[in-house]
Amino acid sequence: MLNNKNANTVVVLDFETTGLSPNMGDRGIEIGAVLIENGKITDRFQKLMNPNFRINSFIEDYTGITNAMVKNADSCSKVMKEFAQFIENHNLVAHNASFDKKFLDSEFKCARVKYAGTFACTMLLARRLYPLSYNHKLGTLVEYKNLPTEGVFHRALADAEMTAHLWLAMLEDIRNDFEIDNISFSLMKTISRKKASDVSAYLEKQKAKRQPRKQSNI
DNA sequence: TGCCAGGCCCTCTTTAGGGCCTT
Repeated sequence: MLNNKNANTVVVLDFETTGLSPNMGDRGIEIGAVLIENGKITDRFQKLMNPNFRINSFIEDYTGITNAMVKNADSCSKVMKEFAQFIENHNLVAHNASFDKKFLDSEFKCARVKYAGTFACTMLLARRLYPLSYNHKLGTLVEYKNLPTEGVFHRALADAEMTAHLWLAMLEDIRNDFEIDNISFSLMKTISRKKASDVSAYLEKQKAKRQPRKQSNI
């Protein structure tokens, strides 16, 4: 089962899109992703996609992706087929994952591609692990955790890379604060569904479970 | 010009409403 995989090996992805909802006809215009293997970024994927209609000026300004840039880009279907090979059957991570999942599901459906992974969400995790952050936008969390950035925001690969660093920071914080090694993807998903006030107690229990029992001399 | 979605989560709640977060 994919949930039992180690959280140190995942694909972190980010979509730039023409809007907020594939149900309203919005499409992906860029996909960016990084592969994390054993806690290190080992590969990257970035492609622009032609949505076959004009990108509005708000999205052009917001993302910096213009109609001219996607004019000669590959179709969403072609890019999605390549992307499916990139993610293989790794588990997936995104910031506000419900947004990226609905676009991935929609674009994969158009491309007739299937995937076996499941999503974890750094936004839900950050709300629980970093309740003192001013807010839980990706840019704010990058600053809050002093994570590396090249100063580019709202481009798919840059955002995926920052999300990857945030994911790794969360794993490190759990390892350091609760002395839990070999963190599973399943554990991260469980944390993201807990009440914020219950997370510390839950992780303390996990820590106790994983500590080897002392041998009795009696 | 201004609005469009949807899952999560909190509270002035649960027979609801509104803010957060993503583009």
